[in-house]
Amino acid sequence: MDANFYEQVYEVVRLIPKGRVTSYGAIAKALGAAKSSRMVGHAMAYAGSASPKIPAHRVVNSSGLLTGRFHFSPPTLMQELLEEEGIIVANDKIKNFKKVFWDPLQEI
DNA sequence: GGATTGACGTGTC
DNA sequence: AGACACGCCAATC
Repeated sequence: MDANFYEQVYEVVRLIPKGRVTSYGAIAKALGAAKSSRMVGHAMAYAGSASPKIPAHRVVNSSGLLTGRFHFSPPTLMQELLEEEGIIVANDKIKNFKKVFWDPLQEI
């Protein structure tokens, strides 16, 4: 597949530093498809079939909510991994979201 | 090939 | 602040 869009999404997600998270909208905007934020979500859905594995647990929605946690093998894995990296997650949502938020536009 | 859905975002009530 | 509506595009039915 030459879905360059997806590859760009994967690349950005892989660039997310440890202990940091980003939002679909931020990635979409970084790729110039801010209005197509859903495509980012689809790309992440493909992440499970993509290689190497994508740290999709570091990608949340604009509210810092772990919307796609049920797509993980154990739905709790997402929160576990985030907490492992020092990110506080409560009620499926990132606590210090603003502090751990990583903007791809700043790196790319 | 039309209709439905979706790991979303933003605006409005 | 919580709920509802619209937009956007791709994949699946």
